[in-house]
Amino acid sequence: MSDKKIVTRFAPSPTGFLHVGGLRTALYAYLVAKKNNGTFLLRIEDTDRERYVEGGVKNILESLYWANVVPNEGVTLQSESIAQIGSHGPYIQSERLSIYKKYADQLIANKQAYYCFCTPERLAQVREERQKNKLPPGYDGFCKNLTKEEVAQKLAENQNHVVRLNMPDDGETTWNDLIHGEVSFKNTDVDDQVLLKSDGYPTYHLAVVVDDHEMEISHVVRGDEWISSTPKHLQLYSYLGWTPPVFAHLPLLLNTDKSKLSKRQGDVAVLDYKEKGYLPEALINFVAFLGWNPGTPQEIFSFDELVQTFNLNRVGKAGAVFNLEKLDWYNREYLKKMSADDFKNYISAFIPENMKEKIDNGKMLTRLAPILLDRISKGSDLVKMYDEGELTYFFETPKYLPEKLLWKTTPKDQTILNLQGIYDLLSYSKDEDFDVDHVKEEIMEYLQDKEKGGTLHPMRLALSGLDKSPDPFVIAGVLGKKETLSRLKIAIDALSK
RNA sequence: GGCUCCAUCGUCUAACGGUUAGGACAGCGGGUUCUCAAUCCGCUAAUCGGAGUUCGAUUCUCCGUGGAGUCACCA
Repeated sequence: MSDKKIVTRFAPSPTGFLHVGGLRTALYAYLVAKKNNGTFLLRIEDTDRERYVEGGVKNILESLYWANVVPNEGVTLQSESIAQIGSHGPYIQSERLSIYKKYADQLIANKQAYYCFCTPERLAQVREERQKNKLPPGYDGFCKNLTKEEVAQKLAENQNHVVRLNMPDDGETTWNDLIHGEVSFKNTDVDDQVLLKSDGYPTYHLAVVVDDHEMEISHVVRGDEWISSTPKHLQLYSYLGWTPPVFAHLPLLLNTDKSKLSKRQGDVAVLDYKEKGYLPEALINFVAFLGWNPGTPQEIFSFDELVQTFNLNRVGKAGAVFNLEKLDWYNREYLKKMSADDFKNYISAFIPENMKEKIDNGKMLTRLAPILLDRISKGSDLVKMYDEGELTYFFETPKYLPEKLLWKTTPKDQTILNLQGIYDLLSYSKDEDFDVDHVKEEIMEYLQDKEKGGTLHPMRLALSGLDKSPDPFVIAGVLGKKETLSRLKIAIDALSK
């Protein structure tokens, strides 16, 4: 890359929630900046007042901060509230209207842009006709030929108008895309885009060029959907006498049916994944690998490793399906790596209040953690698990019928013997918490012996009331000696009746 | 429809023009003297088609085909 300072930006529009595709774009831009000791800035493109969503900016910031993709210039979060830092501000486009106006005027003066007074009805008609005649769609340039006087008169009459880009009638626009290599468009195929809307707000096309230049952006990292408007942007750079930044158009994230990732095929909002229990590291790692790979077998990358390793030249050209199964795998991997304390913290947020009351918040949670981890990493929803009784046995002695205690292959008497033996072995243990591994060894030995039924199912049933549960020794560890023995006793008594 | 982009297992992808086309996820089968899970081992599975260049094409070129994006006073 050049010796110029690397500055990248993420420039979302606050029209809803930040989605995972946006997160990946932001991540790549962030990584390019960080890897080169550069700046990553966040700019808000809120020039569409109709689609503006209250709280949209906050959602974008929360999502980015959660994922650790934190801007060091532009719009940021300072102790929970939105702030702008840096010397190129303001970084919210609706606060920059006069700047866009200035450049629009300059373009008009140089005949590089022109006023257009066409009504929406006429525009629609033109579109339809061109479609019908199999001509390339787009504006027909009607107002380009208005005389100075006509324009002056219409302006004086206060007619509704926009400002359009005056694309050259010949030649072509070419650039060397960091991802795609050389991309080229014939200028005649490029529309005379509206630059300034009739409400005085700029369109994306004017604003993005002006801002990227004024904010000294060196690399524009954005989605492939912008490829076809890049010639317009390049033309503007040329008209305004500016050196364009380097462009990198990222392949799109896709739905399972290969269409552009959208709502409706599942959750796409970044914060949905937070709520579902995905770790930011897992989401980031997963999303980083959608379109990029290090060229080595390594799949698990910490955030720092990504910064070290990432390079746009290893980003592919084809779109990538957003495949949840792999995400789940990443999440499991990161869950497994978590320290006990971190996990306790993490899990705390997912435990329902009524469940929390029954937890002593100390030992209990620590012991419970591995089980919850196990279940969550299998994709279980904790609240649902609790509601469906899958976890209730940790908090209350299960209510079960004696016959449920019988494992199908084991006769009643043998089951009693089985449980009694386990009971005895456990009572010898002096340790209230149980040394699970140690006790387990003894019990397994006991069960292997004699005709005690060789199976662990009675213990599982006695402790959880379910024939499918976590490892009974783990449950015993969680319950503690007293409760474990009590449940075994209840089971033995019930069977002995 | 115009323009543009793209094309390796179901999915994410690797492969100086020379590999039995590799890995990961998922799936399937098996081992680990407890179910599920985890773990270990194994298996299934791909170069869109056709020409051309070349001693040799996944790789380069062209033509098809397929998919996607974009054609707004939305970004």
